[in-house]
Parts: sequence; C-alpha cells; structure tokens
Amino acid sequence: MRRMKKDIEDEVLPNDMSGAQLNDESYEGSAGIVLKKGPWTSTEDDILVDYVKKHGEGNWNAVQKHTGLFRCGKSCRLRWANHLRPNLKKGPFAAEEERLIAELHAKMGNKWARMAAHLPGRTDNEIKNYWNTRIKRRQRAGLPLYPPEVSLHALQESQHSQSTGGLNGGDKMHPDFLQKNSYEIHDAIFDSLKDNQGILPYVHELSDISVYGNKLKGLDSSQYCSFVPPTSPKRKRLKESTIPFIDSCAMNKKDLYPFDQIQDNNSDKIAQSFGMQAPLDPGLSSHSSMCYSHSLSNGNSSTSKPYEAMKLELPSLQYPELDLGSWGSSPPPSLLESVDDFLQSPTAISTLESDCSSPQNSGLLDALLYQAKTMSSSKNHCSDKSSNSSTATPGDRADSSILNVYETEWEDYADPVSPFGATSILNECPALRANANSLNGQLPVQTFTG
DNA sequence: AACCGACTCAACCGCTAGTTT
DNA sequence: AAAACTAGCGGTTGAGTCGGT
Repeated sequence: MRRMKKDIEDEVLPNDMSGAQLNDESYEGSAGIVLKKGPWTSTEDDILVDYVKKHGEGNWNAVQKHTGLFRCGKSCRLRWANHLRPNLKKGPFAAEEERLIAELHAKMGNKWARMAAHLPGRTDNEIKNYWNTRIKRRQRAGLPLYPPEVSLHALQESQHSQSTGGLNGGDKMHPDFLQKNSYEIHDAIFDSLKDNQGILPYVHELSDISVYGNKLKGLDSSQYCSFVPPTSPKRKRLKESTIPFIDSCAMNKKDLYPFDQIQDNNSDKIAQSFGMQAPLDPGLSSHSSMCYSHSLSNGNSSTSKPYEAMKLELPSLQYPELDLGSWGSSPPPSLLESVDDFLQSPTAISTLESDCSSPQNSGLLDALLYQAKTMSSSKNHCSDKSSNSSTATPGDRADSSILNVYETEWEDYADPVSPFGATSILNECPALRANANSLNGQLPVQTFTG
C-alpha cells in the first residue's frame, strides 16, 4: 500500500534530484540546507543504495554531502536499515517468528534491536510494530501477552538458571548471557514460588536481584505478591541491570511507584497496560497494594533512578492461564495445575491475604487471585450459614471452578470457528465467568470490565 | 457511496551511549 | 575533562488501507 503511493510519487516527480529535493515535507538542516522529510521515493532509494555500495554503511551524515540527497543522516540510516539493506525479509511474520518474538520479549522486554538480532531479515521497527499491534489486540481481548508455553518456559528457565547457581557478572555480560541469566532471582523468591511455577507473571532481567540477596533474605515471601518486568525507563536508558522490582508493601509510600500520579490522568491507560479491563476503582486505588519498588533502596546507583523519570511501559506481565488457544495449537502445559498449586499454597494465600487487597492494581492474574481469595473468604463466611457445604475446601471449590472454566476456555479458544475476538466478554475475562459459573450467584460478581 | 474506526507500517523525534576532537 | 559528533534505540505519529455499517 505504501508502494502505491510511492509509485505515484515517482510518476509525478521528475527522475532527478529536484524531485527528491523539492517536497512540501521538508525542513532546514544545520547547514541551512532544506532537508526532505516524509516518504522516500525510489529515486532516493537508488541514490542511497548506490552510496552504500560505494562507501559502505555508516557515516550517514556524509550521504547528503556525497550524493546530494536531501535527507538527514538519521533518515538515511533508517531507510537503509529498514528497507534497503539486503536480505531483508518482507511480509508477515511466520508462526515461528511470532513465537520467537514472544519468547524474546518475555526475556528482553522492549529491546527491539536485540530482538531483531535474533530474527534474521527482520528489523527492530517491524518487530516493534508487530508487537505493539499485537499488544493492543490482546489487551482489548483481555488476553495475556505471552503464550503459555513461552511464559512457562521462561519461568522454568529462570528457575534452572537459579538452581544452577551463579551470580551474574554484573552489567557487562554478553547479551546472550544476559538473556540466559536474566531470570536470575534470589532464592528467597523462588523458594516461595517454586511450587507455583507457571502462575506468576514472568519476571525478566532480574540479574541484579542477587545483589540484593541479603536484603531479600530478610523478607517474607509473601511480600512478593507480584512482579512486573522491567519497565524500560524512557528517558534514562539503563543497562541490563536495571530492575524495577516489586516488593509489595515493603516500601514506604515515597518509595512506591507513583500510582497516585498515574491514576490522575492515565489510570485507564495504565490499567490497560496491565491488562486490566476497567478503570481503576477509585475507592481502592488510593491504597495501591501493588507496590513498585524500583530497588531495595540500598543506594545502588544502578537502580537509583527516580521514579519520576520512569515511564511505564507496556508490561511484560503475563497471565499464562488466560492465554488459551490464541497462540497456537498446543495446550497450555501444566498451567491448570500451576494455578491450582498456587491458589492452594499457603504462600499464595498469605500473599493474597496480605498483599493483594485489590485486583485493580496488578492486572488480570491478581484480579483472578483476588477473586479466588474473595471467593474463598466469602465461602468461609457463607459456609457458616450454609449447612450443605461440601468436603472440599473453599479454595478447592474456587480453584476447580476456575480451572474448569479455563479448560472450557481452552476449548472455546481452540475452536477455529470461535475466534476469541468474537467471544463474549465473559470469554475475554475468564475470571468473570469463573465467578458467574462457580458461584451461582452466591457472591456478588466483581466486575472489572468497563 | 459515505463514514468511521481499527489496523498497518514507514518515518520521525527525542534521547542516550560511545567515540572523536 | 569537556564539547562535539555519530550511531543507535525506543516511543510516537500520521498517512494509507480495509472492513463494517
């Protein structure tokens, strides 16, 4: 489609430099030269290709001098990198590429250039566009960002790298190494979580956490209510070691991620970013239990960047149990069990009790867990009144209901004639359906839809 | 046919890190 | 050491397309 416009341009513009130069989209360069902006014509492309053939890549600012091409160096570099360089793959991403992107994003976050390095022929821009589009789609559908196998694999890998021990060597590791070790997380965390694998949002780039081991060891596992991946700070590009790390409620208020600011203007956006479907409940948002701790406040300069400078990025939060079928044909491995394990684990319960006071704070998973907790506690109350309570524990009831829903979900999503995009809001928000299905109206359905 | 919203993608912008002077 | 320059990254924007109404 771009091509169509370009072809038209090429027809209109004379096949000489004036065509490339004279365009209404132009601006004055540093030397007073009017540089062109906007789409490239094939004439300009040819000029740039010729230049690179002769002089090689780099020194992009010299392109204008040598060729008379009225484009800034930046623009030339971008054009070459994204469109003109050889061996570029065009066209839609293959399924394998999509899977790889998800996996890489789970590991790296929004490191498009690094991801592109793993996808021959693909550009960072392409990957970024793809991912952003995909994120929008999935968030609209209330789906997690990552396919279950990716999240599970990522978490398992993280556990493996943890179990094999080894502190990482700091920031100077090879990127591949960083990838491998980026899941490293302190024992204190995984000790409390190892029975819950597959349920927690994937945490990546945790390589610094080991640095804080002593600090972490003093913390109760229940404090690790949830994680968010590194939210790539916009203004300060940090090394791989920068780890926004959630230590729920361990920090005093000024150490918390400034949700009060977010809520003012961007709560909906942020909520969406975290996979939430609804505006934050104003009544609950004020005591954000999702406490973001960028560091453990040990004064480490690598993590001392003020929160104000951070910008919330679309998170790598993922809720694998919710990703059903939209990522391929393989069923989510062990996820249901993982959910069960997590919900039944004392750690999880205590976490729920102590930290997850509201689902509004951390996305669908927390919402789900919160609901499970609510259901559980409500059931406890209800069971006092209800004489025909089953032998199953409240948690069991809730869990199995939810899990059954997920199993059904999977079938629904896997049904080729039932694209998730067309499913009901209940499909898009399984927790809602879990409530509706399992509680039979006993409990108020807590909605977080719009 | 016209309108509208979602989507895609190319390109730009602001910024940082690294290098050179 | 500091300023200037360069390359590159990630976020954002805007034009074009497509499908639904």
